[in-house]
Amino acid sequence: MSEPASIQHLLALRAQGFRMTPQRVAILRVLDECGCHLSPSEIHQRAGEMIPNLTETTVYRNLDFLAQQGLVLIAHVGSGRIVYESAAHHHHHLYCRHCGFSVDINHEELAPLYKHIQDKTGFILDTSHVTFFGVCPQCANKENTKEN
Amino acid sequence: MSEPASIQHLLALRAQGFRMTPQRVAILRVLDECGCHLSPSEIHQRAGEMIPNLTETTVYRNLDFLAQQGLVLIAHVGSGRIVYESAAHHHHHLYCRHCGFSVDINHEELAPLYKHIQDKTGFILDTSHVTFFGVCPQCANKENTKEN
DNA sequence: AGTACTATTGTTATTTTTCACAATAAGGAC
DNA sequence: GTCCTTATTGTGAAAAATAACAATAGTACT
Ligand SMILES: [Mn+2]
Ligand SMILES: [Mn+2]
Ligand SMILES: [Zn+2]
Ligand SMILES: [Zn+2]
Repeated sequence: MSEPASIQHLLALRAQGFRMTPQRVAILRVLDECGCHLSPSEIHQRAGEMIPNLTETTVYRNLDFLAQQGLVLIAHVGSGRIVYESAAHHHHHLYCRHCGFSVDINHEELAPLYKHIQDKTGFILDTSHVTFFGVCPQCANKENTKEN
Repeated sequence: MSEPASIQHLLALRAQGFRMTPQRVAILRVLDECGCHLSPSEIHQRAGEMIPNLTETTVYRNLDFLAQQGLVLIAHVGSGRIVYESAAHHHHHLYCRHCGFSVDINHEELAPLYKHIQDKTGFILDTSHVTFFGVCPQCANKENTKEN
């Protein structure tokens, strides 16, 4: 059977005493299928279609759990609120503070920095979804033209 | 008078129509004096000693405002909850997922990456308090010795 | 000092997120 | 399949964070 990789990961966690509940599977599946950032309540809504009386509490708890196990990524995307995403592909984000326009940054760009920090501190870093902020070219232009 | 730099910044904001309220000054002062990460409720508590009936709402609002204006920094420090800090010195953080041990990373370490991203994307980045996660040397050791 | 304008505050209500605890069900052993 | 252990769930309540709106008070101007 061709189960998605994240479900396989979840199965593997049983060796450590964790359990593969339908709630967990559903949440993971939602994130896999969407492949985008989702808020806890969006996840609750979508997963709730498969699991009749899924609780928000359970969603929060499992997002926490799955994030700790490295199956999902947390993103702080400016808005203040946290969103989640499948950990399928490693990438980071760059957001414009003004207009909200965003660009993905794939992990290779950060690799040299990660290596540098690892060498310097002895930590083993994990590639956890960093968000950078700045001003996009368009917005920077507007600022400049406004000046004169 | 030797007012702290951040109060000067706040004064400067009046040119843009913003106001320097005692609540704002108190919040900023608390962060300056502590020089550490503080949660909104801690800030409310401390600033409340100067401003008799300061509201939590006002604290949240002003932390938001001050962050947007670049006077305070937001940090996502693993715990899930957000903490704030004076923007006096530019630095970033590295946390151990296991034991919580943390190291400061000063911004020079990231400067090459920032330049790289700026060149590649055209964005002008701001140096906003990035938090990295990983496993510290001690915890990595324990993991290894446990294996055998 | 007094006035006018409006950014900011406190109040109240709502939403989002976390907690504690008893009831449930996943997974291993037989 | 049945039994046992305990990780995980739902429930109910608390805490943290946000929103709407009228009352307040900074600031510029006279
Ligand atoms: Mn992402
Ligand atoms: Mn910091
Ligand atoms: Zn922009
Ligand atoms: Zn550690």
